[in-house]
Amino acid sequence: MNLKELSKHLGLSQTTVSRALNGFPEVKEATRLRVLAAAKKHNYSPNIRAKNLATGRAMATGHVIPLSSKHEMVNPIFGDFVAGAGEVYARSGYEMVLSIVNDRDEAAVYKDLRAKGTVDGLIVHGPKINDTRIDLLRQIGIPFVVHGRASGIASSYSWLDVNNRSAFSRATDFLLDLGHRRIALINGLEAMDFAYRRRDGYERSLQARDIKPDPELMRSDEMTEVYGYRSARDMMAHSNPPTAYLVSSIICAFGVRRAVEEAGMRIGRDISIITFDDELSYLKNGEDVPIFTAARSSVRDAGRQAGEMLLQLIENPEKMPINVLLEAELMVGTSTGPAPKSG
Amino acid sequence: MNLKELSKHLGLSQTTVSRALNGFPEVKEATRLRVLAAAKKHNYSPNIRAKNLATGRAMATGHVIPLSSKHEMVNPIFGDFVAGAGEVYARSGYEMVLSIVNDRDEAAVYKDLRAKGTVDGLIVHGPKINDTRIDLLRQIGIPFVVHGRASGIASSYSWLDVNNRSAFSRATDFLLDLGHRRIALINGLEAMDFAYRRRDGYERSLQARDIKPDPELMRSDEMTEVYGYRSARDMMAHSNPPTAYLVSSIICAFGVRRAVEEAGMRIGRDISIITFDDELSYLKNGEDVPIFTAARSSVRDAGRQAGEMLLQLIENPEKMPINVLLEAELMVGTSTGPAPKSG
DNA sequence: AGTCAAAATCAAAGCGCTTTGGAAGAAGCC
DNA sequence: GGCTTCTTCCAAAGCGCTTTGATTTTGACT
Repeated sequence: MNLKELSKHLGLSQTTVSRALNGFPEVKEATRLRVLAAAKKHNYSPNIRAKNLATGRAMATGHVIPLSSKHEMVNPIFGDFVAGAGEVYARSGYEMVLSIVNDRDEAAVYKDLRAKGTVDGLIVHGPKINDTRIDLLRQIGIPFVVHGRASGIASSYSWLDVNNRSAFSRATDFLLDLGHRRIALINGLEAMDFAYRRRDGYERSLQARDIKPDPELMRSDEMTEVYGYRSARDMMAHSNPPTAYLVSSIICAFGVRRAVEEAGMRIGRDISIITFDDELSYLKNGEDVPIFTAARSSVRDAGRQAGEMLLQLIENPEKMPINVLLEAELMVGTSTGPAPKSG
Repeated sequence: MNLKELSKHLGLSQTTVSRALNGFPEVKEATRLRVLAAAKKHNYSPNIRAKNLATGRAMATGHVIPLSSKHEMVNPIFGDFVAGAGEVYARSGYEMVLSIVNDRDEAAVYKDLRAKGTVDGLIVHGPKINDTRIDLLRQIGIPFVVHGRASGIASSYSWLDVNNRSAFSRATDFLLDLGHRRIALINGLEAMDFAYRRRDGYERSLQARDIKPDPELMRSDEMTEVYGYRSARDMMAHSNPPTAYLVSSIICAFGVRRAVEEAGMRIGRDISIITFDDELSYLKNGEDVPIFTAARSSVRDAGRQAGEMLLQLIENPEKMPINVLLEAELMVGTSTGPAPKSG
């Protein structure tokens, strides 16, 4: 059933039927009800492509998921983020289109999404330091929201980010206050902006107490369980091993825990661990009691907020860039304790 | 730049330009090249909504992700599956649209996707036993592929599934051969078809050796780390505790490992663990050496294959239902060993 | 030069909707 | 009754593409 048939059926013009369905005021309430009833009865719902063509709006947002050609890694936070954003879109009648894309094709994909008119706006995932996508998108002229920020990009744009620097600075302070002096940082890839900021927060806190960051205690890589395991195992073999680990992801933290337990040490007593916790639905940090002491900030929630921001930007492109900085909360669990007395 | 402008620019009709761009044979090679060059130069790419309206095809597939209203859990395998399918779509010029949906709205969403013509086909995720979606989709009349199967549904439909029964049966046999007699099953929610089949495989193998499955050793729930931890912790407190654990997901298995280590037992010696491993990109089961002995089958790969099946079905809806049953491979890691001598 | 089929191009209709610019009818006012 | 002003509805244009059916060009063959 399409508009033409429906209106013929009702003995009304397409105009009137269209207006009745879309809630325009210039149609009598009685007719509107009649139209609505008929639409329901015949299970009519407007062809979205025709509608979009006529209105010039796609009623869709794009999420481009870059797949680093090297490691083929799908970002573990992606599912939850998208779920959050999806909720918002669904409420507002937007579709979400997903593109899985090789790093090197990314620019082409953005241009294409624009030129083809597939989406009205998009969300940029996983910003790197000096990320070129931001200037590209501005130049393409499509509304976008960055999940994270890109250090080194001067121009202003809309973003939503966790305050990674402060989160890691506070976590470091927390460990320092417990007496730890050898604190390891098991970080994500430092080309990623979030990882860069985390390290910065960590180093600042150390330096504030005149501790020189030790390169031996800092690692940076894709955040897998095995990476966490190996890093901790190697560091524990060090002549002057760390007493605490600051870890960028709960997945990694599981690996660190494995190494620590394998070495026969007790977490929270011999070794302390703090992790960043994105509150992934499938990887909760315990249920009532947190497993790890953690800097916590929900990615799902970030998705929701970013989705809302994007829709606002689409409705009103003149709007000033929106910037949201979320503070992570430090949840104390059982994985941290006073630094063991040395020697 | 649109078709009209481009063709005016070239001094050709829209027809010719359209045909040149779409590779129809009735246009001279020389003109085609001229058109292609101009299109490139002016950065022309056809408006996708107009194109879709004209052709009546959406050139898009739908993935509906149900969010159980109760636990708000995003399936951990979803990201990798979608990445696999997305690769295939991208190659064929399809978009992928994602809907995040409450369980109870799901039927409405399917109907809507159809009525609005948003997608040409879709993939059904997370089939349950007696899943009603299958008959609904058949009735709606839209091509679809199920990732998994739905026991209890008699009608035939296209699916791609891992042979969960055989995987768990073989894993159980493996443990039995090592002398284990008390084997625990830490399963997913048994309303889910995959979990049902896994249990079935497990029970069959036990029964084949005249071991009666012990309800005390079987758990079924959302597969989180904490669930794995608690289940193992509780079972270890049992008067006659299991010597081996068969676990439905690597996330759970991490939890089981935590409980075992916390209890001061050694994995692979005191306690054996076998897990199902979906080869999630962010949760690899070790790198060269597997951490866990595991039944392995790549979800990413399943996504690719399911995507391909769906596209075939869309191209050729008359096609008989396609069914693909993948066999998991049993990878021996260090988490299994002979059953400890009792007493 | 004349004929005819094949090759190359075109004009226009159509996809299903929105929206502009009226027109018809009702209502209010003198 | 005649005029204006709302209210309610409509015809038709347009969104940017594909595709049908017709027309022109080309080239081969008498």
